[in-house]
Amino acid sequence: MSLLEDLLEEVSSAKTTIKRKSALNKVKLMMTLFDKEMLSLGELVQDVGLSFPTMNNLILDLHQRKLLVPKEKGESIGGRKPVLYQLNDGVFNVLCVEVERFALHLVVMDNNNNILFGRKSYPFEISTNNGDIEDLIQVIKQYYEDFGIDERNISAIGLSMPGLINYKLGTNQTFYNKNSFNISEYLQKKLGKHVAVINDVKGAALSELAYGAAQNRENVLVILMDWGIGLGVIIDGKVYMGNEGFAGEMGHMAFVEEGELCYCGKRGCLETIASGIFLVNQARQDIERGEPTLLKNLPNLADLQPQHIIQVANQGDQYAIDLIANLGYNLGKAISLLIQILNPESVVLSGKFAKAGSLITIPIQQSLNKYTMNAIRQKCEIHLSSLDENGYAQGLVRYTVVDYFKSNLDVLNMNN
Amino acid sequence: MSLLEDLLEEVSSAKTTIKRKSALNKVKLMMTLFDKEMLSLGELVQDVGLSFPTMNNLILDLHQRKLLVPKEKGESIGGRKPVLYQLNDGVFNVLCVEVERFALHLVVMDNNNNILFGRKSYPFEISTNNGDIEDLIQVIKQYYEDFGIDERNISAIGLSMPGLINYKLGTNQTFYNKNSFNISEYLQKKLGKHVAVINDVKGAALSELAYGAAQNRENVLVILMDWGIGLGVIIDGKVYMGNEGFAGEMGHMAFVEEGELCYCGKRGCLETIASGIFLVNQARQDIERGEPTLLKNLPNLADLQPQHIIQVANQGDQYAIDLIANLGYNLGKAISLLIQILNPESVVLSGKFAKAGSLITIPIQQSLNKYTMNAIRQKCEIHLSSLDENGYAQGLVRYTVVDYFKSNLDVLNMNN
DNA sequence: GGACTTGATTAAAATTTTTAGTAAAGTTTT
DNA sequence: AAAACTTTACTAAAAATTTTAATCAAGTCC
Repeated sequence: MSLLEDLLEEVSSAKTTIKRKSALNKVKLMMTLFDKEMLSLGELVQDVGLSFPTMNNLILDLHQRKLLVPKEKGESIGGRKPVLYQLNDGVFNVLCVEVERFALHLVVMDNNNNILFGRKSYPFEISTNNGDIEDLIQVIKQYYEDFGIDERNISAIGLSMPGLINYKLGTNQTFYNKNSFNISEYLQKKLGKHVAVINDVKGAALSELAYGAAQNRENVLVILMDWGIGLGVIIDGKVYMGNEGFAGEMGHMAFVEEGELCYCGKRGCLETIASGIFLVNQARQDIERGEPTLLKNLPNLADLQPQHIIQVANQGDQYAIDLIANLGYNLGKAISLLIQILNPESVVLSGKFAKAGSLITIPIQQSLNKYTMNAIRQKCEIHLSSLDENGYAQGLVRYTVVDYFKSNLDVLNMNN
Repeated sequence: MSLLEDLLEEVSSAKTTIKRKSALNKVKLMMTLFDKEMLSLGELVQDVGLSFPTMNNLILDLHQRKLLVPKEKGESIGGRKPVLYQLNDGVFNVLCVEVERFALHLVVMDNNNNILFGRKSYPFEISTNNGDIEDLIQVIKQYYEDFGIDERNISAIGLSMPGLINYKLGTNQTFYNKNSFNISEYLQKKLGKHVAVINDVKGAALSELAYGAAQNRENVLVILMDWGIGLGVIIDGKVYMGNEGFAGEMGHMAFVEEGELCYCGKRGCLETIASGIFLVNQARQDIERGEPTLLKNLPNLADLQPQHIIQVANQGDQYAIDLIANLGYNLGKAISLLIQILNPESVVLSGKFAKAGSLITIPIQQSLNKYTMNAIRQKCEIHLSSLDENGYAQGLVRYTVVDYFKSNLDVLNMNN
């Protein structure tokens, strides 16, 4: 049993409500500390809502149990520097499982974003026709074996995947949708750990919010430009899920009247004219027609991927630059609609195409200038994401820990 | 000095922090009671976060001061019926000022939505070229005089108006925008009352949330279909303002490529092909071309208004029905984009065109079926607003009271 | 270096929350 | 219709926490 589980046990086994309240306050302290990463005694008093003496005692107790540690000293504001407390390393270890179109990436991180077991990718295909979830379990077991991981050291599992994920039901209505199959419940049973499932784009938005370009902002649009186009909506400093968890399905906005057929069944979705898929298809056709471009030198045209286009564009390839500019222009038009509706303070561009830098941002900006009202656009800043792959895993850790606390406190009935 | 002001005075004049805390808790109690309208002692204990004995004492005190009253008994759930408390009538009286395109409507209501002085409309024009705010003040003074109102009985003023209202700066960037003129501050100085300013559409959304079709819902889109097209976004049970207060400018979404010039300066805005303005213009042209329609019988074609079109459509006029259907279809296309992005649980259709009933809802539904993903639309209900003009004023009262408390507690520094 | 801040810690006083018990006012069962 | 059970209302003593105050420690700023 982990240190944290001890604490939760203390809540449920408390004999008087007073002991229970004290134990709950310790949990609350831990949650606050995880949320804000590092706080002084005074800040904890404010955030948790207890007095100095009481908070002092709680901290003393949790320090003795090695759940938290005094880490460093904060900035002085004219007097003695405050001691900043932090959760101890390894209090909560998350196995991050990131499902991509053609791969699975795994890594184990603790609550302080220390990497305990390195990132490793496995080939994996998530099929639209209700693929077998057992494949996923097999890869996880393989990963445990590859790194010699003792399962008891894992506190919970965070799973990020594409698709329409109903966060209330735990289902993925795009993949694994047989009989409204509850993914997290099933994996929880099979792997014996709490499993938090989140849509990949919302995970990315969370990462930007916690560690990236959306830090300390309230209302932000995070655009994920990859094979598809995704949107994470941040409102009031939180990732907005929508009623069922389907918010942000920007790629399937109706965009072209009587346009191309999309794989979703509708016609003229944004993704049919602005996405990695579209660009790759377009490039293949154009190359076959003899378009002069560095992309021709690729050994295998069937293997053409968005990053290749970005790469040659960054080398100055005019064709690729035009291709990306066109993507930016159309994407910008769609983003205009979003800005007009949501009046965000900032738009963060992330995903593989963010690597194209100004080659993509300038066409987007141009579109925004044309298609949004002056007053609404004026103060809206456009930022490029600066997160690496670990940054995204950190967002997943964040979601998993919060989800774990939440599901436990629901059971413990926090409101007393 | 009003009863409520006495209470706020008690907070700021408290000598020890402990007296201050107690006074603040009384304010908190009043706010909670206003917010939830009617609560039992037990519910208040839960919502405000105090113990039974303490809450009992606070209630006793406020009851003696006539700030609250035991109103009726609640439903029994197997035992003694709880006494429900409510704010007393007349504790807070709001002068509601609703600015429309060509009229000003005024009414005075108290915190319990009792009408103290009847609704009266005055001719008024709000010009885009920085009209004179003194006109507004004159109308208010006229209203006071018409009803013989003693200003001391008015606690605050709620002003709802169209335009891009920056709720942080108190400016209206569409009207009265000379030197970033702070409307609420100016009126406050001139009229000696706290003035809360809100955009008309957001006010309507608030009304739907508190008293209308959006009641007890979390994520709702309120579409106001009138001369223009407005959108109120409700997220997590709150009206979402956007970073500056400009969220919901749906009428100026770029909708038609290279379309008609809109008065906002852009081309092809939604309002250029789907709005009351467009319908009236279209009808005028068609009638002149000899289109057979009941609208011909109108005495003065220059006076044609949306309600006339709705009226004859409800009488069975085929031309008007087609006109409205076309509006619904295009509007539905725009709403599709919103649903796809925000995954709301419900869409509320309000404004004058809501009176067209199924003549407008069915075309909208048809559009939604065509342009949204199945999974996202499936559980999204479409409702017609059922609020009357007083319903909208009630929403304004709500906003004003909350704004009043908030601005006072900011001053009093609630967080202690 | 000295005056002035702010932070940490401790102890007594004030206040609130728990806890417990009783009465009142309902509902449901027998 | 009476008995048994629930929930609300209210009161009072015990337990715990928050205020308040005081002291020392550790910085900043002039």
